[in-house]
Amino acid sequence: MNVRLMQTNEKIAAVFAATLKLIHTNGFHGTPMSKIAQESDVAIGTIYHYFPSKDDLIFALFKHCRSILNDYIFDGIKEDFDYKASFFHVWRNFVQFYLENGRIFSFFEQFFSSPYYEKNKAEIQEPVGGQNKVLDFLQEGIDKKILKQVNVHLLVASYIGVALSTVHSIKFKDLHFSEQNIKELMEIIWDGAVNRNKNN
Amino acid sequence: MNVRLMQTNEKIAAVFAATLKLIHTNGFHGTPMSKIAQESDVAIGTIYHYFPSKDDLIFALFKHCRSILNDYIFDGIKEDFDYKASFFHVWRNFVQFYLENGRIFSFFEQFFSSPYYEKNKAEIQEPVGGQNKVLDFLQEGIDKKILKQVNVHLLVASYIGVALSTVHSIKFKDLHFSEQNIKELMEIIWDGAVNRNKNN
DNA sequence: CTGCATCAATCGAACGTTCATTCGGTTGCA
DNA sequence: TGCAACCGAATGAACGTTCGATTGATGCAG
Repeated sequence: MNVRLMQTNEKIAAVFAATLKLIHTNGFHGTPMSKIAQESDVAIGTIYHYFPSKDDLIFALFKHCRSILNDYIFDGIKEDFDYKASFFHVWRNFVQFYLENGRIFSFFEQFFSSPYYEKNKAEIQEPVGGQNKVLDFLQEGIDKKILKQVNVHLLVASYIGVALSTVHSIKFKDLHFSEQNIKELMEIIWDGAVNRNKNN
Repeated sequence: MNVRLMQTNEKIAAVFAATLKLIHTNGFHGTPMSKIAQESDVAIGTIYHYFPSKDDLIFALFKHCRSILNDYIFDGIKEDFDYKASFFHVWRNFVQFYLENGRIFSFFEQFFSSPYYEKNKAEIQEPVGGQNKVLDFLQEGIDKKILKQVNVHLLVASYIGVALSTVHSIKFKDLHFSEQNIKELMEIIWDGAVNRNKNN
C-alpha cells in the first residue's frame, strides 16, 4: 500500500470519503465495513484487498488526512511576513482547515481520544495534526526571544489547545465564526505567548 | 433512576467504576455489557434493571462524572482570594482533577467526540465539564474590567482549551507535570485573558 | 498476430463470533 | 402476599473477515 496509490486509485478515494462521512455522522461505532462498502460502491472484498483489516483502513485514513492538514496549515506564508504575521497566519489556517473539513475534525477527535491512538502512538511518530512543524515554528519564536522563554511544549499546548477548543465551540454553536471573534482570539493567544520583557 | 440512588447503591457504584475502567483501557468499543457485568460482579440482568439500555448507562455515568467535576473545580476558594487568585485556583483545580482522574478524562474525551454527545446535546444543557460555572466566573472578570472586553465564549474556549490540551500533553508524555510548568502555563493564559488597558 | 499463462483487481455470499437485550426464575424484605 | 432487587442462560441481529469465482490487462512463446 503506497502513498501514491492512495491518491490516484479512485476506489480507495471513494472508500476514504465514505468512511469519513460515515464516521462523522455515525461515529466510530455505527460504521461497519458493510456500510462503507455500500456508501462507497466498492465491494467488501475489494476493500479487504487493499486493507488487511478495518484497523488498517482507519490508520491509513488517518495518515492520509494528516498529510492533507500538514500541506494546508503552512501554506500561503509570504516572504515578507514577520514572525507575528506568520504566527497569526498559521493559527488561522489551522482553525480554518478544521472548519472547512468538519469530517476530518470529527474523525481526528474520535481517533485521538480512542485507545486506538494510544496503542499505535509509537508508530504515529508525529503527534496531533502537524504539531511537529508547529513545534519547530514556535521554537523559532522562543529562540528569537519573541515568545516567552519557556518549554516549547507549553506553547504548543496553548496554541493548539485554543484552536481546537475554538473549533469545537463553533461546531457546537457556543460561538459563531466571525472576523471579529477570530481577531480577538488571535490577540488572546498572542498576548499569552509573547515575551513581555522584550515586547514587540 | 434518581441521583441519590446512584451515589448510595453499591451495585450501581460498582457498575460505574467498572465501566469507567473498561472504557479507559478498551475504549467505547471493546466495552460490552458482558464485560461490565464481569468486572463489576453485577449480573447483566441487574444492570438492565437499573438502566434500560447501554446508552442510558453511559449517559447516567456521564452525568455522574460531571457532577463530581463540578464539585471539585470550585472547591477551596477562600474569601480573601482576589480575582486573579481565583482565576489561577480554578484553572489549577481543573487540570488537577483530570490528572487525578485519568479514567474520567478519557471517558469525557471519548464521550464528547462521539456523535452520541451531539445527539443528546439538547438534553445535556450544560456543556463540557462545568463550563457554565466557568462561564459565569469569566463573565464576572469581564464585568469588572479585569479581563479583555470580548465575547465571554472566547475566553471560555481559551481557558478550557489550554487546560484540556495541557492534560492531553501530560497524558501522552510530551510534557511532564511540574510546578514550574503549571506556573508558566497559568501565566500564558492569564496574560492572554487579561485586559491590558486596565492592567492589574 | 495468436494463444496461453499470469496475476492484480474486483466481487459478494457465507461463516463464525460477539454483542445488546430479553425473560423466566429466585430471593428476601415490608 | 407483593414487589423490588437480583440472576444468567438464551436469543437474534449485526459485525469483521474469508474465500472461491470472475474479469481484464500484460507479457511472451510460437
